[in-house]
Amino acid sequence: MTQVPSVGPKAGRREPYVSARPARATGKDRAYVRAAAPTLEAVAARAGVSRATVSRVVNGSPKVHPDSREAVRQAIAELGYVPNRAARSLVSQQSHAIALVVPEDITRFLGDVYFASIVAGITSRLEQSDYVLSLMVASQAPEGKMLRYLAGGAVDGVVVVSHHTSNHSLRQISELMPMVFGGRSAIPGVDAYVVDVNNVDGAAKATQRLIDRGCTNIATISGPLSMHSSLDRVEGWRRSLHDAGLMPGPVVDGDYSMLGGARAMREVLANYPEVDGVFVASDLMTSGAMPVVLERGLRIPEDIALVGYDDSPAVEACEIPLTTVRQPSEEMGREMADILLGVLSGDTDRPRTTIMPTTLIVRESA
Amino acid sequence: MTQVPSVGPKAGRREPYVSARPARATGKDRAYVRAAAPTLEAVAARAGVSRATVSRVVNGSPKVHPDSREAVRQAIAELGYVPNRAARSLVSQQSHAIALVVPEDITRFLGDVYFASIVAGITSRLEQSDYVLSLMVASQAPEGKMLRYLAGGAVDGVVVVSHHTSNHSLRQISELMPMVFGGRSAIPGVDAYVVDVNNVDGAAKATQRLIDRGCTNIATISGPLSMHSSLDRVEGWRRSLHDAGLMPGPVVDGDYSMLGGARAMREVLANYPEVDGVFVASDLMTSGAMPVVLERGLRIPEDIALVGYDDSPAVEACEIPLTTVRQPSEEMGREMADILLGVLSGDTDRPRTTIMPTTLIVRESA
DNA sequence: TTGTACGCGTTATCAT
DNA sequence: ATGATAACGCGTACAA
Repeated sequence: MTQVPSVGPKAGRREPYVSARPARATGKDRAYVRAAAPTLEAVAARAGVSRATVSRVVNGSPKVHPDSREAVRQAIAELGYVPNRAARSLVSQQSHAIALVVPEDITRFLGDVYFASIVAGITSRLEQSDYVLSLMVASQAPEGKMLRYLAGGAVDGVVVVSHHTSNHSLRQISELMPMVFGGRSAIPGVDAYVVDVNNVDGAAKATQRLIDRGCTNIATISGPLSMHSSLDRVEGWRRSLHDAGLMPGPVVDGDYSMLGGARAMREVLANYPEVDGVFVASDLMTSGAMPVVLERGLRIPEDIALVGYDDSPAVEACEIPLTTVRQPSEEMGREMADILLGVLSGDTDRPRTTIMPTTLIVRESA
Repeated sequence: MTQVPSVGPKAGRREPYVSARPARATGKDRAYVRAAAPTLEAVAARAGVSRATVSRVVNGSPKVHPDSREAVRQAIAELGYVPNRAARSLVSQQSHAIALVVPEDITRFLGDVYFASIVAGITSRLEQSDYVLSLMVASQAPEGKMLRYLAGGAVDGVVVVSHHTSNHSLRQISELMPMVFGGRSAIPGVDAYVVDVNNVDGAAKATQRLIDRGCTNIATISGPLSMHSSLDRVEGWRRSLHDAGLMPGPVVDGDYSMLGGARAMREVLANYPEVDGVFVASDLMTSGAMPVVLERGLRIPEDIALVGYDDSPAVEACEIPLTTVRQPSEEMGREMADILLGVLSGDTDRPRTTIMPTTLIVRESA
């Protein structure tokens, strides 16, 4: 679509618009004002055609004479013309921007490679479109700034990766524009697309690996049981065990942290000495749990086999190469963006929910 | 400034604008179209005043009769009116948005808590303004989409935290609008504000700590010497040593990674057995180096004292609580945003470069 | 204090 | 194929 030449360094002199320094503050305490950019009008004048024609070549309309087109192309290049976004949005009623809603605790969110990958996926998909991404932190006052911003027509759609945003504001947003959730399940009453990963299945695969290598006393170190993902992983673990006719070992909450993982492992060892396999619901927890096992003089995987989850950089912190479950986080992000873009371009029959598959990565710990 | 009521759930019926479902795709394969939002015009009609008056109360002009103001407030609330951003930008020539330029390797970037904190700081400052943040990945084609976007008037200013963006495009951007760098030094030829942390001083403090506790054979494990920050930290280390009249030990590149840290520590131990103190230029490297020391049966800090850098979550991975240097990353982000906002509001005499101080966090490893 | 009218830069609908 | 011309929604001199 829209094909406009790039703003090359030798964009040439901007005839009537030039100003010594391209931008400066006025004498008064007026706000900073940037140099006037060349407009359609200017290009038209230079090319000796009308604004309409320029608009046509900018938007790739087929019905324009090659000669005119060439003249316009020239003028655009010489002037370094770039369409004004605001004007375009105003008339087209589209901002060509989408918002990424993240939890208020943005540091923790961004610092987590899982989420970072999702964001990367989103941006990577967006890169090959002419949409841009705008960051919205679900602050204390979500009813306020964020809603006003979204309602102001600043974006055409929303992707939310936050787990914490209030259902209330989400519902309002979903009534305003298309919305897609990532890494969380649907919320009743909120009209949104959902892209999630199959936590149950991932956990089941991990547990099955333990079963396959002969473990019979299998425990799990879970995340906080208040989180959906934790629950699903416990569920998957339980399912594989059940299908194999095995008795489930203990479930210990490891808080999705390294220290928590270590603590949980100690607890497992203390209360369930016969343990010979553990499904640890995150690599980070595993990196804390593994040393505990090793310190006891137990061998991995011979005495106790360990399977992690995430295939995150935390695996590097493990002395024994970790068998783990990879989540397609970047693909998720890409899919989220793709869905939104699709809907925005009029594709009405996208599936409401997309479940992405996990992959078992076999290394040495199990 | 602009004070507009929030879009409450009971924003009331949008009289002439209502549509059953707030948004839907048209029959044709036209793009998704959202419901028409109430305009200034509508509010004016309902309040029985002119558009101009509504505009005045929306923008908090003092010269409007209390009665009118009240009537307008009413109407705005009832209609759930929110100013259209595009229209506003078009006339005011300001987008009230700023761009965050990040390196192409966005996963690595966002996954790093240091950068995540900076971003958090930026958003936190922006939250108390009416500016929004737009994410720009410095992709392979920086000359292309990004430049066009920025030149299109989509943002009023730019903050760049990337280390890799080409000087070329940066220069062009800096000619277009105000720009502030974070965590990197100024680039000749590029007109930008700089907010950086004093790496030299931080490293000097860390090393001084080692000196103060009696170490005399002090090595350093550095980051890649191609990076400015690495060089600065080595410089700080060297400076403290020099000031204390001590001979510098070896400098070993640990690649800013955990494995690299371990490898580097082994090298130090092998080639410099008399070592009794090491300044490790990142916590992550330290978390790799510490086990190496411990495995040798050496005590920390009695036999070898260790000081890290960053005060990152990686410190948790250290068995001995790590003495380290804290960087004010979130404050940096806030400062960056603050500077940009200041400049945009006409504040011409901000210092071109701001150096933020580091803090030594003393724990047990030194 | 309030309203009228014009302009911001584009797109799109008409004629031509 | 091309060119007037009318929106798009808002801010703001200027007039009243």
